[in-house]
Amino acid sequence: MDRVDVDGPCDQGCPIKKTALIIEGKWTTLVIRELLSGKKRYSHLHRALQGISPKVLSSRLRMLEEKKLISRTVFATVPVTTEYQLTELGLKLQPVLLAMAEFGSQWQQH
Amino acid sequence: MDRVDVDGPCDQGCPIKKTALIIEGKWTTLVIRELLSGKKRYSHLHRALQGISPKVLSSRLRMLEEKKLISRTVFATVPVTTEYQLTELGLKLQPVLLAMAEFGSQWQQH
DNA sequence: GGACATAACTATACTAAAGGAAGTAGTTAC
DNA sequence: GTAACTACTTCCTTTAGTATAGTTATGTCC
Repeated sequence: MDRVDVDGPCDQGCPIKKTALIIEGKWTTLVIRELLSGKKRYSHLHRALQGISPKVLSSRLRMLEEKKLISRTVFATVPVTTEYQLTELGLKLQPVLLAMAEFGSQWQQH
Repeated sequence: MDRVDVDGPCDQGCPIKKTALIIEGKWTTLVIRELLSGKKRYSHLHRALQGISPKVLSSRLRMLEEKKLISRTVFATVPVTTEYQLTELGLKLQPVLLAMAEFGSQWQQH
């Protein structure tokens, strides 16, 4: 049997929920934040996001790539390097991150 | 022993990270979305957010209350009812949710 | 006066996701 | 041949989230 309407009243396709499904995981917004300032390599991201495990980093990158928010380019350098970059679609997350930054800077820990 | 500086280069007090720490858990943004349209009771939230477990709902509400983003008022009705409402501080999350809604409505599932 | 209902939870058992340590593959420098 | 570098993967433990049953304090129904 199909699950027909699992969501609440205003939830069929609620746009906030759609976005939440992307960014709700740990580290996701910080990966995107790093990429807002331009293309970055795996090792740069790993160093910049101190504390992230390679497992979580690569799974986040794969998830964002699947959702067409970032692109992955491999270069045949020695050793090979990989560059990640926000797509046009991914760049549309910038206002979300900016709003988060605005809130965060107003918010003194209580 | 104290953990002294776990964060990366630009991370000591990165405002995006601060906001991410609040909203990164599952359901958190949807709880806030419900409260944006005014004060709500526990049972309303539970019905509106179909699929949320009472354990997660109450832990989210307690977390948001601790962080002074929502307030909790108990009424001596029969049976007692509880109302949750965004504080002035919590209302400042509105632009974040609006940006998320804007992105979500542009984003057709791939 | 015992059964049932309601609101707002808490408790318990289980599963999925995240974290930490270590290892892998290909290549080049020493 | 050994070490180093990049970009990962694998294995195992810990934490987060799900599903559902139970609790407390009333009050109504019969």
